[in-house]
Amino acid sequence: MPAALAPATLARPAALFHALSDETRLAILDLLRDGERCVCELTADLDAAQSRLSFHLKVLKDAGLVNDRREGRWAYYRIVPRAIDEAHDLLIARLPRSTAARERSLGGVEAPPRDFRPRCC
Amino acid sequence: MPAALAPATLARPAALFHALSDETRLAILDLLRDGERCVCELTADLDAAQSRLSFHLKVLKDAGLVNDRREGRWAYYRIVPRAIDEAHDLLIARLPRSTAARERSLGGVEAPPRDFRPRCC
DNA sequence: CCAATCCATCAAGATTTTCTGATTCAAGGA
DNA sequence: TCCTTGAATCAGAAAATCTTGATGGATTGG
Repeated sequence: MPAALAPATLARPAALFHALSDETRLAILDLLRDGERCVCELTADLDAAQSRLSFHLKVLKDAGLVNDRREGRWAYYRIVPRAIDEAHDLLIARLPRSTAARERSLGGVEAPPRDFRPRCC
Repeated sequence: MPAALAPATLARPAALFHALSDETRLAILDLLRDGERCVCELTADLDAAQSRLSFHLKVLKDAGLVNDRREGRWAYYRIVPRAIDEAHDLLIARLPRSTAARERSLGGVEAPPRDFRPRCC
């Protein structure tokens, strides 16, 4: 078994962070922090083409970061806080494992020299 | 002044989340959780081309997520926990503002109907 | 029914990312 | 000095992403 984690384990975090990696999508989320908004409100507030917003809203929705609700002609989008929580957990899982490792990484002081030979070569 | 946040405010979070949005880079971070590694160790563990890893390490480094340290011919990389903390804070800032909004977004039950007319149109 | 509005989706093009295979440089070891 | 090794960087190709403008479906009001 390789030391690297199975790709399947990383697909979800990668997808979630990807959805958060675009300024337009972050701007959408910022608007949705105050509650749900329909697409036409978002296009007005962000001064963006409607098809552009639909595209980004789909990315956010596919990642589970937002929900939508139809009401007549309008589609209202809102944040799914559980998805933010999930991203939060995935972030914590990226922190160094041990306190020792954390201190070594944090210190402005150079890390104490290990064996000169790296393990691989 | 537009309702949307200034792009400058979103550039940093977008860049940080972008660095986290790739499976190879997440795999690198997972390996670094146990402490620093040189590039040759990473290429061995991930079975990836050296230039590919250098590319992704540069993305991580530019985002501030990792540090590097030269020792002889080797370059050792390690996680910068403060950057993870920063990403954490940026995530929290994406949660709905009010508890009311959060409950509305969370509930499996349909949100109570607002005024039928959206604000924009 | 007809016209207008909201929205998703599509196609095409532009832009950005990513990968691969050199190339180059620096540091040691013989 | 010569050779080997670890790693960054470059160029080009491939892949993914984003934007724009057009189209069409669904809903509503007249």
